[in-house]
Amino acid sequence: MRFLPHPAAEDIRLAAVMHALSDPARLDIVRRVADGEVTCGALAEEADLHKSTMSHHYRVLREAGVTHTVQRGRLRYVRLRRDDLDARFPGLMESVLNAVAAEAPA
Amino acid sequence: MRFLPHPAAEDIRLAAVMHALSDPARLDIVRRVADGEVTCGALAEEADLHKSTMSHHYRVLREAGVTHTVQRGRLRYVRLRRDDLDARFPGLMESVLNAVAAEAPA
DNA sequence: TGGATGGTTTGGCGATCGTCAAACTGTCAT
DNA sequence: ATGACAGTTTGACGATCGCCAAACCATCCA
Repeated sequence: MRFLPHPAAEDIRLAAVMHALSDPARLDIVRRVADGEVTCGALAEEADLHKSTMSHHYRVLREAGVTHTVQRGRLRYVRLRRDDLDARFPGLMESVLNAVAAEAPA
Repeated sequence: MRFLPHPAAEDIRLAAVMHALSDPARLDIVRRVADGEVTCGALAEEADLHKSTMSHHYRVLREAGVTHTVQRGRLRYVRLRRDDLDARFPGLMESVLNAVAAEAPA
């Protein structure tokens, strides 16, 4: 159970979060991770991007404070930092998740 | 009363909106414009950026569908497209405005 | 017909972005 | 130890970004 560096909840910046959510690939990751942990591998499967590119996106999301990542065994599990984000920017993630879900079919 | 090109409400894309909101200068514009129209000149006064840089930011916000701009006389008035954004991404702008207001003092 | 005013456009700058490929790190099973 | 597996890091690429300065466009007033 290895831990990776994450920003403290109070250090999460709105502009950084917005930037993290400004790329379609990252919005898709957020959507897939909204209902619980997902492994990097599972995320990469349905995205037709190179795994190193996906790794880059995981990092952007993590460093912005949008996601939390834990390593168990040789897998990394990604989840939304829903509680921290809700505390800092109430209502933001809920509306983003609704928006991304509504736009997904298109 | 001249009009400028704006995206149709249904063409507003989440990723583009997020990108428009990912810059501190643009977040500040959005904050100042949240309660009604403001002229470009008034916006530029409190931002210490070159007016051409501000003009660039107005354009990014407008082309993303975040703001609406109208020219009356030789002034341009910028306002939030609150109704269109609320219809397309319910709750998003409200939480963004709350977040940007909460972060502003920092 | 000027000239002043309010903004935009163009062009250029260094910095960052998204992408891929190749090499690398860490974990587990054999 | 060896090898497979999951994912990251590094380096490179073209594209975009934020910024400024200078030139430009449109509107109004005298």
